[in-house]
Amino acid sequence: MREISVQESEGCSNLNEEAIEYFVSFVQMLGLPKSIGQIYGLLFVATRPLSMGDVVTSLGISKGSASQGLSLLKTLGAVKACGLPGERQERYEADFNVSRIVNHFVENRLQPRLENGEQRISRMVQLAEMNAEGSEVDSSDVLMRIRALQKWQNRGRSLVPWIMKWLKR
Amino acid sequence: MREISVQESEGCSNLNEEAIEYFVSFVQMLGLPKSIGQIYGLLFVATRPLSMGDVVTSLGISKGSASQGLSLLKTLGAVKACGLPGERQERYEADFNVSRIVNHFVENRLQPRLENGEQRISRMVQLAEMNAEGSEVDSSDVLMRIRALQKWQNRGRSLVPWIMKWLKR
DNA sequence: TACTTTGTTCATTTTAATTTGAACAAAGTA
DNA sequence: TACTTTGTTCAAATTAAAATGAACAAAGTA
Repeated sequence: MREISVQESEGCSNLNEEAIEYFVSFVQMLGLPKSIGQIYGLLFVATRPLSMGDVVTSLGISKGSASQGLSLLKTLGAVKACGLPGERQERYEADFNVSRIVNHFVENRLQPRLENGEQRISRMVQLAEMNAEGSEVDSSDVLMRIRALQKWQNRGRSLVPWIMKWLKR
Repeated sequence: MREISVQESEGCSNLNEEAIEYFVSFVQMLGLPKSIGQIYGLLFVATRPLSMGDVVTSLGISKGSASQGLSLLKTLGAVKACGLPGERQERYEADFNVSRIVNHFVENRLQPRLENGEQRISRMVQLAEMNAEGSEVDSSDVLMRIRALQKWQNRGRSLVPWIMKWLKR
C-alpha cells in the first residue's frame, strides 16, 4: 500500500495555508486558541479523514495540543471522529454543518454569559432601588440607567433565538 | 466648597462593584482588556462626571491604564469627555447610547475582519479552482466546501446591516 | 522663571493563556 | 510477558497581552 502524504500535491500547500490562516483568525475572533483554528483549517481542506498523527506532523504542533484541540473541536461539534473499520487509529474530519457549529457555540459560550449578566443586572436593580428609596435625585437617575441597561440585556437575549432560526434557513 | 467623594454613600459601594463586574465580563466577551470594563462600569453608575484622577483612585489602577483606557473608550464612543467650564481637569461620563456603542464596535472591529475574511476566501476559491482543473475528484470536493464557506461568509456579512437596523428600533 | 497639576507615551514588569513534553494509560502484537 | 502504537493528562515552559510606573510634555499659577 503506497504512502499517502497529507499534502497530496504542491498546489494544495497554498490552499492549506490560506485555509489555516482563515480559520485561525476566525477562532481568534471568538476568543479561542490559535491551534484550534489551525486544526480545523487543516481538516477543512483535507481530502480524507486525518489521524491525530497527521495533524501533529502537518502543523508541527505537539501531541498534547493536537489531542486537546481535537477534543475541544469535538465538543464544539466542529469535528467528528470517524474511525475507519479495520484501522487502528482514530480519524477526524471537519463538520461542515455551520449552523450546528454556531448553535453549539451560542448554547455553550454565549447563552451562559447572557444569563449570568441577567442575574448581575437584577442585583444591580435591587441595590439601586434601595439607594433610590433614600430619595437622592442622583440615585434615581442611576436606577433609570440600570433599568435601561436591563432592557438592552433582555433585547440582546431575545435576539439569540431569532439568529438561530435565521441560521437554519 | 465641600469635598465630594466619588463614593457618595455606603450603599453605593456594592452597586459600584456589581456594575464593574458586569461590564468587566461584558468587555471580556468582546476581547477587550478588563480595565476597560472597570472604567466603564465605574462611570456607568457615577452620579457625576469623573476626572481621570477619580478613576485612578476609585479603581486603584495606574495613571497609564486610566489614560489608555479612557482614550480607547472615547474612540469606541462609549465615554465622552465633558470638561466643565472653569474646571481645570477634563471629566468623563459614560455614553448610554447603546446602539451608538455597538455601531462603533461593529464598524471598527467586526466589519474589517469580515472583509479580510472575504478576501481570504476569494483567494482560497482561486487556488481550489486551479487544483480542480487538474480534475482529481477530491479537489473538486474541496472546492465545493470552500464555495459553501463563502456562501456562509456572505450570509454572515449581510446579517450585519440588518442587526444594525434592529438596534436602532 | 520655577513650580504644580494634569495627562500621555512607552519600555519594563506582571499576569494570564497557550503550548509543550514527559509521564502515564490503554489496547494491540510478537 | 515485553514491546509498540496511539492517545490523554497535567506540571512546567513559552508566549502573548495588559498593567505599571517613570520620563516626558503641556498648560496653568505663584
